[in-house]
Amino acid sequence: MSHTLGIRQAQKQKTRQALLDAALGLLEEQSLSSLGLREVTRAVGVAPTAFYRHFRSTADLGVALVEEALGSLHPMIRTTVSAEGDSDERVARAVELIARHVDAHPAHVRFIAREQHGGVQPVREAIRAQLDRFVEEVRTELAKDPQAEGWNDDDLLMLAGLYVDQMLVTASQFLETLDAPEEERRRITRLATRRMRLITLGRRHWLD
Amino acid sequence: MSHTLGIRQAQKQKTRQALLDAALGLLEEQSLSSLGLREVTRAVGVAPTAFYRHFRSTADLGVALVEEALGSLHPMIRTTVSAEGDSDERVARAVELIARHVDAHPAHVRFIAREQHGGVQPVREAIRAQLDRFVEEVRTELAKDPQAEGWNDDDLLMLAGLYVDQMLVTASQFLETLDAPEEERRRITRLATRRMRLITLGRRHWLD
DNA sequence: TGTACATCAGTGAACGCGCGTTCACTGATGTAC
DNA sequence: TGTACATCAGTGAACGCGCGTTCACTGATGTAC
Repeated sequence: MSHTLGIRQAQKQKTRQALLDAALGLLEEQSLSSLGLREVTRAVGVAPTAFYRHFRSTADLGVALVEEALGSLHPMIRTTVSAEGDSDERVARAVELIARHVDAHPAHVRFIAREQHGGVQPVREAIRAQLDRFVEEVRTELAKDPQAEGWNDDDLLMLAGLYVDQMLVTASQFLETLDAPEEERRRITRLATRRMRLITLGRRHWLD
Repeated sequence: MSHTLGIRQAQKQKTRQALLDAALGLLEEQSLSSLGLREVTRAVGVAPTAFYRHFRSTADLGVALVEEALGSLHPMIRTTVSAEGDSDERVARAVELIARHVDAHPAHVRFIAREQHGGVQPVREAIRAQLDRFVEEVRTELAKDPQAEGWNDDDLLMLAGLYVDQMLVTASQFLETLDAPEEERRRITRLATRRMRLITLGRRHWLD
């Protein structure tokens, strides 16, 4: 039998999640550094003071949003990089995966793109830490590939960083096509695919 | 004989520039969407209402900052891409140029990195427009290179975009080393150089 | 099962404060003659 | 050159408003016996 939270704890979690959801919605049209605690509680329908039962500040809430947006993404990144097939197929599949992720979680992606260089230090640091983990994981996957023979750790890290940054750029380009015609979406898909292929080409000839 | 502004116009320009400078300073630690008009005028030492003689809003001031930060960069970008020497030398010189630019104008670079995906639409659009111009100019320069033989316009645009995005990523990485030991700075230089070289390798084999 | 007490998520009033914007103004600069 | 008037960058008071934070509170939930 699974452990059930008490009624009190379950309700607390629900309110906390409502605050996170409301904040994410409000952040579509502003930055975290201008998000007000009262705005968030008003959107949820609780008293302003209830906010403090869950977060010390909006910056604190922001850090929680980083975890929500990126924490669950690690398995996906790993499988993306280590997928089977020839390199063209792998690239196409990776781009497709990014497109779907942006479709499914546009507000989370926007939040990360916006706050990666945003005005709130603890949030920038939380994002940086998560991205560093991604780079490390991608390096580990790349090292398993036969193509990695002869590569030193430093160069693998460089390539992993290039891939991760490229994924982020691609995600933010897809974000901008959410309200655009399907044609624009396809243009971005082609563009991102060719960028990735060019990088993969460079990778193949790195040791020449 | 050069045209001299009237005393009145000269003084107005001076105040306007003071507002821009003060805003840029305040934006080191927050986003434009939370920048207050009164903060800016307080920093300059003028009455809040004086702000309206120069800008309609802080968003309007932000657009002016985009022009200030990127408007004068076009010649530099062109010469960077079209420089002489073998490809390794060109890459090294480009990375060096970026490092120096970040040293000379850290606040401008931070502003662009921050507001590129920031919460203020007109500013995002102004940055996008400037970056699109950069991409177009880089494509034009790339097209002149003998290496571009056999490349179609679309692929050149793809490559130009990749270079421009990579320059931005590099600039923002250098930003983070401003208070770091010289060793960290050198690490970033090496990393950025190898990234650029890998892209250049991919470029060389694109038509294989 | 029932009772008595402890916990604590959410409330609501109150606070001082800085915000953006309006308005009529001042006085130095510019212009016409 | 001097005079009379127009322009307009910057002023300062005033406004209504929403902000973050404090505090003592309430009442449903949890716990010990």
